[in-house]
Amino acid sequence: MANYEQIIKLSLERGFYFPSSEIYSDAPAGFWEYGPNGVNIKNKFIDLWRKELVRKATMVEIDGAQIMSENVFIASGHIKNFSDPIIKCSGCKSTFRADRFISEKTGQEVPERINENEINVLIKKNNLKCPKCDSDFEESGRFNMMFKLGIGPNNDEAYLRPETCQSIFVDFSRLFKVMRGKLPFGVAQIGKSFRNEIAPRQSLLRLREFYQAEIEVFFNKETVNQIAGFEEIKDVILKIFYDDTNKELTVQEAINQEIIPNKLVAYYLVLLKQFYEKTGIDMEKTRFRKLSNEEKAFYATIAFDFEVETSVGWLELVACNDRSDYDLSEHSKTSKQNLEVIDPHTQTKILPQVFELSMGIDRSIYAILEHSFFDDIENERTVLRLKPYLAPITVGILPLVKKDGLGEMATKIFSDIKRDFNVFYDDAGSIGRRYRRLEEVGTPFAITIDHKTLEDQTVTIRYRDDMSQKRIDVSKIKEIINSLLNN
RNA sequence: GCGACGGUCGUCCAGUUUGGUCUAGGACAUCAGAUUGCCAAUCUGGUAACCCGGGUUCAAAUCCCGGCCGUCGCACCA
Repeated sequence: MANYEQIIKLSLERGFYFPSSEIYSDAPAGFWEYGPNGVNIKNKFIDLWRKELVRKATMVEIDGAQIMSENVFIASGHIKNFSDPIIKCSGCKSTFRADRFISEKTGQEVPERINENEINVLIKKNNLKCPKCDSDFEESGRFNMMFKLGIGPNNDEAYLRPETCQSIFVDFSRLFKVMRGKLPFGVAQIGKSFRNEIAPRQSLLRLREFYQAEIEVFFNKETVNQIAGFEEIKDVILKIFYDDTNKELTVQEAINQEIIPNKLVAYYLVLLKQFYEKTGIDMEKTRFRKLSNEEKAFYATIAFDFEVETSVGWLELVACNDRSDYDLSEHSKTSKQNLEVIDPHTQTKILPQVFELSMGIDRSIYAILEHSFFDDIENERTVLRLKPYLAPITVGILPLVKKDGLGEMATKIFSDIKRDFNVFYDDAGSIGRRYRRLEEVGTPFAITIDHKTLEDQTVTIRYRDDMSQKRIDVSKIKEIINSLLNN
């Protein structure tokens, strides 16, 4: 298992990801680029997400705009809630979280949603000064985590979305109609979200611009226990961290003990678990953490975080929230549109509830890299033991030597298969070095062209994990790699 | 955003204390050639860096100021 520094080093050296605009000294923190290897693994991760979540659970996918109007975020609550009250010292310019600062100094409870006037009053009343330089505070303000934009010549107020899901909520009415929706109705989206983090840190783990893969399941709360696929998954064991203890229990038991509220939530938690099993993340180091009321986002009634243990601690990869009818109800009020639908099953008119799986793609990629990293001391190599279908390069084509026509033969094989897979051709240096380079970026298969190839049209295929080799016919290469990818 | 510490080839490190000998050195990686011909071999040669801006000085990688970035802590979070 690797640590954070090793992964960063590998990423920089081998082009997985690196800081954005790094040739400029004013490049702000929190923005990273995916390089060639990183893009491949990200795209393949997304392919897997589509296959194992979107298609498996029969959802639809959309691709919404990243810029949305002010009203969207008034309705969503982000204008009001997605910000922290702050106070700034007039002398040394130190900034403090107002609510925490006041309650610390006065010992009295200060609600997080406190407004600016109340803060100013409390500061005056208690004669609070800056703890560092004893100056007075400026008028209190709010720091909103959304990026504000001006649209058109009048600079109409708009924001970069802080989560992708608002597109799904505002589009719900049309989507339900045009897709002839039934409940539960799953809508998925991959895209970028933007948050003006105070202190972005740790590369892909806390970004200001990041990828989310979100799934919003609209459902009728009267039928949350009538879930078609539940029988098949009721004995699946989940690890749930709750009340400071780890519990391992079947979803049926979790429902019986009221840890999981209903079959619908259970179904999607299992779906998510099964997805992550296929990413190669070590499932022994994962858990669902049930959040307490204090930890939950402002829109959530029930929340589970899917977490994975890494060298930098437990990382939250997916937020699984029951958002109740909060979003549709607020959008309905603000837009003055009726967003109710008829549930075809019950023939009742309802405003659907929402259960979401909000996945951080960048963090997931990091976790996969870290869990795949293997320092193979015995064979003096480092290997990324990625699942073959996630590896940035699927197969390397290596002529044992350049001369004797082996180079030409290898080039021909390369041309024959390069549209089918991510293939990398390498004839530089010793064969052992070329194998090492490939396995360092997780390439699962290497085809070696040797002198025997010219005699009988066979090549060797080498497997990354055990370094074993097998002779196969040149004509079978595509077929064999395809079958290995589908394992 | 604050505080502490830090920033030198792709990566890791030496040089900064005491300004000049730095035309910035090494290792690994990389590129070219030779050699070998199935697991990071060897030889030869090459590419490649003082975070950015300003100041002090005859002279700055080295001292000073500002900015940016990084690590950690506070906080925030997918």
